[in-house]
Amino acid sequence: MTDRRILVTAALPYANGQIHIGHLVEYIQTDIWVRFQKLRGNRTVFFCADDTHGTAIMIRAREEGRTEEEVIAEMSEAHQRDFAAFGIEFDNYGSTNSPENRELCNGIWKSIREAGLVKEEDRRDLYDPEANLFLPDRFVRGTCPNCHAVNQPGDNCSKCGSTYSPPELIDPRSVISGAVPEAKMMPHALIELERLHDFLEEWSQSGKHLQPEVANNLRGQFLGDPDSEDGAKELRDWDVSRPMPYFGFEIPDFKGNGWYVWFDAPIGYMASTKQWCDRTGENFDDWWKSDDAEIHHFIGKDITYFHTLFWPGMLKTAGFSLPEKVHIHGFLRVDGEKMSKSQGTFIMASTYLNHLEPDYLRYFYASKLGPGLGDIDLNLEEFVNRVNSHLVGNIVNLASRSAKFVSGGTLCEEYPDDGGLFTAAVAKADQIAEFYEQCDFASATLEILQLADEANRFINDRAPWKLKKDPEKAEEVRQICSIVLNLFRQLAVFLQPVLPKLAEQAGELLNAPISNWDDAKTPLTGTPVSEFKHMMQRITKAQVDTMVDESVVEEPADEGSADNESPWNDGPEALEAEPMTEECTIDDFVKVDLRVARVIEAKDVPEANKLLNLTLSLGGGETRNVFAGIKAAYKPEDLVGRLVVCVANLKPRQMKFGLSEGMVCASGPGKADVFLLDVDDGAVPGQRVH
RNA sequence: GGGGCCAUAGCUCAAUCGGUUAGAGCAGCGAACUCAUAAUUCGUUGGUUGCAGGUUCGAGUCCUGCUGGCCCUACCA
Repeated sequence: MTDRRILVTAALPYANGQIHIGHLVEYIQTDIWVRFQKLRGNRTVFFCADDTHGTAIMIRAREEGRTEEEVIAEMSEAHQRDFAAFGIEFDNYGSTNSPENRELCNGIWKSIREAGLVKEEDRRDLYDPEANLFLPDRFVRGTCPNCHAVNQPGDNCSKCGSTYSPPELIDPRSVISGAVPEAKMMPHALIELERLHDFLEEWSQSGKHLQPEVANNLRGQFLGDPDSEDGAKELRDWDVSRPMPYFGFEIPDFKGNGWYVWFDAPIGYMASTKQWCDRTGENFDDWWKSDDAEIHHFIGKDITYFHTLFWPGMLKTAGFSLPEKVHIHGFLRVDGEKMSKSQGTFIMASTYLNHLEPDYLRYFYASKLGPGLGDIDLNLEEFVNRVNSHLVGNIVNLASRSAKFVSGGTLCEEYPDDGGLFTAAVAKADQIAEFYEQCDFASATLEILQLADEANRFINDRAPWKLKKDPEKAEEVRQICSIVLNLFRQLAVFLQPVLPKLAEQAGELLNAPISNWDDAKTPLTGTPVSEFKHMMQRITKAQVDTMVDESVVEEPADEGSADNESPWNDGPEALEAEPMTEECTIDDFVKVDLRVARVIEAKDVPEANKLLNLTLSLGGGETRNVFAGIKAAYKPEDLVGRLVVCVANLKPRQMKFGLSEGMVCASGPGKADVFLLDVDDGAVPGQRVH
């Protein structure tokens, strides 16, 4: 053990949704860093919790007819199951809705009050009289006062881009109940952050706690240069209360109001620590009020302000330790674009697990993550290539091509001359460790891969498979394999933070568990070599494709309400929602074989939210099995017998519920607003549409 | 509207303080090898560093403007 003591947190996932592969960037990154610190012998603890408070949870609980507690308990279990499956090991996983958190919130709030940072003032809130709750702006929709686009969110118009406040909307409606929200002036408690200006400037600009891009952003945004023309900019008051009813802790000296979720969420880091302390007998203050313990937060760039302004301000005021470092990462993109439900790239952790090993993703993210906060791209083709060539072809292959020559025997009693390979890798250990320390996992894995290349070159040059034919050279074969297996083990140590399972397997193969970074510094000698078992399978593109197909969710359409306009004065909404595509030729058009078809069978797909399973007849016994997303709009029994238009030559697509061999033509935004194409009397199945 | 970050090979990314001929991996192409999970090794193709200027002996790197992307924020910035 060294004397470093490190407390690490990852951001608290919100209890309103499942973990997806975007979340996993952060948890995998953090877990790798934590495992690295543990492997180095640093005393490291890793805490997380579910973020449970707020209006969204309230609404969800009501919709489902359950209590908030039931909703968050179920979600917490699901989150922890996903994390565990990806090898993410927390020392404690708590909840912001815990007694520990309430007590800590009370204490910190008291300090902030006593420091004179709290002021109370009336602010405008929107009240939904039917649902009996206050609405955040995004829960109100109405007609844009500027361009009159219907069904726009409460804060800005997606059509014309203008901004406004919800009361300015024409015909504002609560998205919960449809009621007209009432604007009420309600008391709020605000923290006067500007009073902490000097402290925050010093802390954020010190160069020690934040990545330079983040510090620059804060400076430009808030802190400014007092000597410049603009002068220092003022930090705005932070509204930390919400009028009840609100799912959250009631503020003890401000009855009828709860803390805004972002007040109690980071305190959840502490509450989780507290639970761990109570369980293990550790002393809470040794971690949160000690100069000897480092606190590291890992977060996404979207929640920067909460962790770099509000949170340090709260900690400072309440007399707790400040973060040693806030590590901020970018978002995940898939194939260069935002994750998309309709493209199938919004992949849930649980869906991923149905098809692929967690370690593939751990490795891939590691190989892409640098110290900066740019977005990282999960290019699916690259994912397959990288895992197969780096991990299976290069690293695991080292064991695969050497172990069987010595299985059942032992490694050499003395480490043979390897031309300096092992020592050269030892010499790189510190550099690799530094990359890990700086969260530059991409550089770390690159270095490790180069070592694997050298080891592969070595075995190629020495060709033990040739020597094996000569019984007199058995000892030389054993020497070569002892070297290669030791080089492999070295790589397994270096990769242990990323691939803990591989390190375990390497330990089993050579009958010497890997438990410390320094295990890479001394060659193993004389230990028995177990029989070689495959450690990792290659990925096929088909596995990835199936995962994507299973992730496809049809986009929920905007619930655009019909206008009360004259029958011929058709609105522009439909065309705007789906702009015209580029011009095509007649040759392009004839590629699509549209046919009249009769629905001869229509079945509900019980497990699917939106799909009906149709059997279409093209006449003469020719049929197509089709899954159509029209469940909300049509009943199966109403469809049987009717004629539709279908794409008859569409490449069949494997869906979760079966093979879909075509498409039924329909218009409309989705859900109940789907309108099947009809044909006039006289048409018969099998006729082509020209 | 204000602010921040970014733009380098087909793709994903490097390039120290401004310093030689801008490097890797993957993909592609050619060969060797056959122990290994179609793995490995060697060779090789591929670049007007987004655009236009400027500073400098020298610019991917610094400055100005433009274009494009991402993020934050907004009658306050």
